[in-house]
Amino acid sequence: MVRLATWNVNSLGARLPLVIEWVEANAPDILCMQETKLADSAFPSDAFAELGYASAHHGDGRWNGVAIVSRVGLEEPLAGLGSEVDAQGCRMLAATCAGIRVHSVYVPNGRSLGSEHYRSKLDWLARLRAYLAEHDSPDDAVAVCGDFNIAPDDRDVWDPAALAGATHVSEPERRALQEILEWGLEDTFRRFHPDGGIFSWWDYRTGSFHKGMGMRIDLVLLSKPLAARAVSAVIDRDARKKSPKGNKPSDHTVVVVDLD
DNA sequence: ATGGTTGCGAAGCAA
Repeated sequence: MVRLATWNVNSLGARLPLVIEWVEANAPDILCMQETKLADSAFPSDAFAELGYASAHHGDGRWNGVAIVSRVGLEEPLAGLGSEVDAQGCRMLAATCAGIRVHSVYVPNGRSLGSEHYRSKLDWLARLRAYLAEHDSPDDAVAVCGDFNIAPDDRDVWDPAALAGATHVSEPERRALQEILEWGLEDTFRRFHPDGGIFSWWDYRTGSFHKGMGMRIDLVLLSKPLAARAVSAVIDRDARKKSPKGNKPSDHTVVVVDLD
């Protein structure tokens, strides 16, 4: 059994106590994190080592930053997408854990349709698709985990009508995600939960969490051989609440997939 | 909800 999880922690500096609390309670074998907002030199590798996890991190400080921690091995870490599309910085990190090629990705937000940032988001997604074709085989055990900043379809948002014309739901970015899936990956949570209304992110503002105004934008994409090993996929909604120890939550919560 | 909250860092930007 391998437990694989992904979490946009919205600053690991601010979130480390909650992350440690969650790791101790849920015992993931592999945890991908996004938005660490740390430089590599500031990554708390000692704190994870004390819990039995090796770690790899790709960050340059204030923005973005991605990490993988693993207690089932962590080999051949490779940071970045290997192209000028990395200009937005520190959004992809790969490593091999328990024979799985794991990718921790933080897709650019896009901000608004028509903006330069939106075009960069589409470019970045195309580059990720090319990276997979260059570095990986869909016949191997491949996991692409992270904050995609895309709700795959209308089941994944609280109110499709209210979001019409907005980023995260627009047709070009959904198509870009579909092209990544068509390389040979499955949105494994969706197979276990065909129903809508299950989200991984809620805006901090306006009480969105309690009003159910969220989106499912954090995904675990698995290659077919790996997807065949999945026995469950859950979103840990409780981790979006203040913790039993009083630690404050990220605006995202954790997605967990268990593999045989 | 053209509002609202959080994080970083010390004002304003990003999400």
